[in-house]
Amino acid sequence: MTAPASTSDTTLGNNSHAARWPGRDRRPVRVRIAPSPTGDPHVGTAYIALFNYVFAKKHGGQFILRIEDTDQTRSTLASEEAILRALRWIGLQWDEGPDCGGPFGPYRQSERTAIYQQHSQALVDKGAAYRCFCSAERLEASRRARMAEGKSPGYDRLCRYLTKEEVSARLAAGDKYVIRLAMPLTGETRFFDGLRGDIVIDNATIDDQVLLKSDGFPTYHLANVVDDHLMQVSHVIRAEEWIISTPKHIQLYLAFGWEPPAFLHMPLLRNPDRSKISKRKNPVSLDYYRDAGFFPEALLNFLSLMGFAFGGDREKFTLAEMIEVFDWTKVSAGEPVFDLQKLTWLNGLYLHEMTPETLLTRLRAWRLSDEYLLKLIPLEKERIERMDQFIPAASFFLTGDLDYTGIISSLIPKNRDQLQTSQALSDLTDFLEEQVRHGWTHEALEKACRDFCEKTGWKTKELFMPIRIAVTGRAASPPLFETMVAIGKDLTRRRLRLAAQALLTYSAPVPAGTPAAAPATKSPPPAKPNKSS
RNA sequence: GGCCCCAUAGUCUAGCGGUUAGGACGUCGGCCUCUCACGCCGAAAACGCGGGUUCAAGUCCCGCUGGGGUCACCA
Repeated sequence: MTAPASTSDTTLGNNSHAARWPGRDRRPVRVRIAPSPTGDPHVGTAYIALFNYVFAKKHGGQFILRIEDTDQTRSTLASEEAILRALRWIGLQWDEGPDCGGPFGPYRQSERTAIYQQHSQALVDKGAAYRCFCSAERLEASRRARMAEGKSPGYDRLCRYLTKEEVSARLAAGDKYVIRLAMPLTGETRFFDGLRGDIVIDNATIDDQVLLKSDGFPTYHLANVVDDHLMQVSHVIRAEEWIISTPKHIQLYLAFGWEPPAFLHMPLLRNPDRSKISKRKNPVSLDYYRDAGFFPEALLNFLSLMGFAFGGDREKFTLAEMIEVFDWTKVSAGEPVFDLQKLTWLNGLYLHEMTPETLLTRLRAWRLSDEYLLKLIPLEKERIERMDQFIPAASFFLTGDLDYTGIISSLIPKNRDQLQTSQALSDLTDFLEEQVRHGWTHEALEKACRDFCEKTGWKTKELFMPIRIAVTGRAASPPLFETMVAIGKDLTRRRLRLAAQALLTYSAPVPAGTPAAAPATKSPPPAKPNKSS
């Protein structure tokens, strides 16, 4: 096949100020949120969905939900369901999606594979893409060699220059292949970002991206471009991490002969240390925020504050009010740190203005539902003798974060130090993230915790107590794994991480002569929600 | 490391050439009050550095520094 060696620059958009975005685009507004169902519903998904939603509603357009489940090894239906549930919880209802359909379905990419295969084939026929037969091993070796030469580690384009005969031979031999985009080798690709203006990237720095994997599934890049076009998406509003691959997408649109949409990249939400928000450093699951007692409207309001300024020093507002005043000049490209404390304050504002009846309704929809209490009663029933003991006994089931101040020393087993314990708790949380991603059941948890001990050399006897205290705040509790199930995945992990963190920053008060403080394990103070942190 | 993005207090932000640099979270102090909380009042706290342009720069330009992202048959 011949490689098209385009030397012309590719320019999209113009130099108009970001204020005019979408500017010249006269198409009806159609935007989408396109989560990948490979984990818990992510706060970043809600953040991007929010701005898409607001923009769509502002312009009377449609907001589409598309499931990007093209990674067969990681995508699950359970994750997809959790994401839909979480987006509904937070109050961003889509107009078209896998559950409600729409004129451009299906909205689940795994059901569109024929479309992608057909489109990638068309590109091959045109000479804009080519088959690559390189093995993973060869790719790896080539990458290493290029690194050693000081070049960028991309694909060396070996198969781009295969002759027709060679390709036919490999095909006839039944060799596995992927389809790659033949990027222009020279020139530059320029596009207009709605928040930053023109962005220019040298074509020579862009890899020949894989479009179709050897399993016949598309990569994000292909599926995303094909679907955005077929679903008539007018504006692509997504996270900043996609800026670098936008030129690949533009070249794809051009290869197909399509007009690209307008692009705008939102800043990434940050951990307190300013890295991209991640579960190790900040709770990221929307389910955590729900279980920890945050109101969806408060979380949404808070998320909008991450970059958006309402005007007039106003910080508390509804979605409808935001839509009313919204435009992109009020959105900044800065990199916002997600601050749980301020979210908590804002949530308090919402709570304080509720009538008692409303709050009661909310509480009943939360942890005071029959459904939830019925999970706790079997666990506590045999441990109490009078009804009045139930609520104190079950308090840690009804709270969000725990405060370990005062009980930290009880977390550390004999013959272990605080650092080791902290590390174990933190590693265990990572381990659970991997091993119990799906099916948060007591059997799975017990197995994972035992496996973890086996792997790390901790005895179950010494590790299970710190786990128990981290999860419940007490040394005495109902069976550990059933308790973890009732409390839920997100709150459990959060408490484990908080305890690990508390251990890390704990400086043991060893005042000589002072009698050792009574371990908090004897008469546990009722767990208090930890306002800070 | 290459490429790209970002840059006002610890944090979220207002500011779009002339301001005592405004608001909010958090922190500290006070008032209110039977306690706590809420509420109210007040305080400390910022334009990363260096060059330009201009009568005048937080605001425009360049460089540096710092932070981040990205370099997958993951999205």
